[in-house]
Amino acid sequence: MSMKSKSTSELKASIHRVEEICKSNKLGLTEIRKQVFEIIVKNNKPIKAYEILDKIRNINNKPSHPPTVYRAIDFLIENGFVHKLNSINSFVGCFHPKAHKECYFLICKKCNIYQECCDDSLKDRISKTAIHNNFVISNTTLEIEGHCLDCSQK
Amino acid sequence: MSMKSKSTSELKASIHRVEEICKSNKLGLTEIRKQVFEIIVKNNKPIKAYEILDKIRNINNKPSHPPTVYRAIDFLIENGFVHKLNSINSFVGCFHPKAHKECYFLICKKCNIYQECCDDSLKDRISKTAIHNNFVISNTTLEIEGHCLDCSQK
DNA sequence: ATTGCAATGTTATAACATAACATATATTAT
DNA sequence: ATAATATATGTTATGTTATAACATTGCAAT
Repeated sequence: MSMKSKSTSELKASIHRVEEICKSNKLGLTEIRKQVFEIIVKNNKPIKAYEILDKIRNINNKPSHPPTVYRAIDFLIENGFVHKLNSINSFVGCFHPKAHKECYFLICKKCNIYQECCDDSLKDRISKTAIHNNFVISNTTLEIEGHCLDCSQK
Repeated sequence: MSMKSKSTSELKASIHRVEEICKSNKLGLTEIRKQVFEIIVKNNKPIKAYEILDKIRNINNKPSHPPTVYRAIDFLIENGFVHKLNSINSFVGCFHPKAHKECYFLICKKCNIYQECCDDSLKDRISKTAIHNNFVISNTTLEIEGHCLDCSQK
């Protein structure tokens, strides 16, 4: 599988799914939160908080400040709609929220496109490793950096 | 296995090992680099760059600046003597440098002690996941946060 | 001795993130 | 409908993490 950016319809579906989840769970998907989510998912690549801030400023044509963005991000992460990539201080949308709270990633260093890789065998293996060490997992960061098929062929 | 801090002899051995590796590989283990390495390994817990900086200032009793510490850290990471935990912006010593360049971690949120967990089956599983996605790995961040045996029993 | 190079010193600032408090908006209970 | 409450946002300031850029030092090779 090569790493492709999401189609317009996938994006729409993703946004719609988040709206539905918020509606049915009575989560306040406010204008800003929605804007931030759309900016993140439409970006295809991991995006940084201050890049989001710039876009928010352009959209709304008024001053905005870091806390506004970070709060929206917090909300989106808490509810599993967005993930943070710690290795590059960037944020990505989640395309199957609620399916899992943990998410593993492949991140291409060249084209910057990312992809989730949360297969169960990997999850199991990590879980076994934790058990073997008498360790109770609360959250896992797995970020695999390298080159995707397209970029490693160039 | 519970997460214990390293004994004095383990620390000495670790420092000695690094010295030997540098000697045989003609790597310049300068005074500062050595100081930073010792601070990191002796700390038992992940340590932050500015905490290292404070300690360096105390040791040498003269002004030091962030680049001094970050450069030393870069050297130590490049040569596999130290790892960065991206999820908590902290640094830890590696107790088997050169055995592998990648390192996976269990990090206890309560006592902050960390432990490497680089078993081969986990390595294999990650490798397979990458292959399955036609992805060439250059480096992997795996940080499992949670509670160690001791802390989860308290 | 001079050149070249690796490491360190120094100043400044970039990049990332949150504390604290004020204000506004939505929700709920009366 | 209104007051009380909770939730969200605005705003200022600052804390935290990390690097750019350039000067200086020390040492090795010619």
